[in-house]
Amino acid sequence: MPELPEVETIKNDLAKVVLNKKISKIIVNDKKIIKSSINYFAGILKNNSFKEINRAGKLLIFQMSDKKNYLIIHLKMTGQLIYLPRYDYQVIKGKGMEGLVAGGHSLDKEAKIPGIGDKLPNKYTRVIFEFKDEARLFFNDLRKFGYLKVVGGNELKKIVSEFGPEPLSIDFKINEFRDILVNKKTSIKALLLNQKIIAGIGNIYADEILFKAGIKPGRKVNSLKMKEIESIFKSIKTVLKKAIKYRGTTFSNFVDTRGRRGEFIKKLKVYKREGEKCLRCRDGVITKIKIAGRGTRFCKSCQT
DNA sequence: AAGATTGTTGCTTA
DNA sequence: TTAAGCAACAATCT
Repeated sequence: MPELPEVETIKNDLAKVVLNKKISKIIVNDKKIIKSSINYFAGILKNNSFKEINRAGKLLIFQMSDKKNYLIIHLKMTGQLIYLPRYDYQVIKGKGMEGLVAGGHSLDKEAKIPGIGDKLPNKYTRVIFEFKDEARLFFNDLRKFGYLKVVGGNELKKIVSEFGPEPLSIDFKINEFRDILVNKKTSIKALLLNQKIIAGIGNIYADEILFKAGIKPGRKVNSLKMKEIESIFKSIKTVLKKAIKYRGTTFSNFVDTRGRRGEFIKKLKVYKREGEKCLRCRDGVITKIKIAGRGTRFCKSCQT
């Protein structure tokens, strides 16, 4: 479930290790994952390198050094990008056991999360990038909703233009948020999940943001008072920033580029806490209902 | 063992 | 016309 904070964490980590390194080989284990023709995809990327990495909402954008092309990667629900430098793996060969094993310190052997503590590639590895220095980048995806695609500048522009404002941009101010909400008849939860309206918020952070703001997720947007809009706006900024600080949330599948969990799971106030006591009012119990087709958690007594 | 899970698309309904 | 709602997608877990 990578949302903005998880994708931001991956982006920042990868930018420290893969930029300007020549890509020597591309291995595609599952063609369905690549939304370009395989020959085109591999042809553009091979012997190329990543010049810089950006993020639009939950989408990763790798600008190529050829200055013409971009690799875009969407992790959807169970995608992972795991990076192993040469010094951190041993190559195992023979008896169908070919693969790489992390050197020990970085991958969590106790974890029951695919991608953590596993041999790589594992059964969910769909694409592998090999760099000239023998480091490897693995794209794993259990459910195969994620994708990779090579696009040019014009197509990228079009894709990025579909996204609503970046919530953590300093240019995203209360007035713009207020204007976005005008005349909307949907629930505030559905609105926060809509990438065309605001980019990067998913199910976990939508619930956490509305808890912090003290607003019921089912509230119709056009019923919100200015004070409530301000409260939601502030909560968007603080919750997302804090989640980035804690390197995201690992509930089921998310790991960072070194196979580590995100620690924001310890800070969750409502997500997956249904039936438990509210951490704020200590009166209410966290309730779970369905809004916008999604499991939605909130405190009945202190969210109004 | 059916239903839930989750991000996004594209179709249907209002 | 526009917006809102929802099934579908894949694989696994409960």
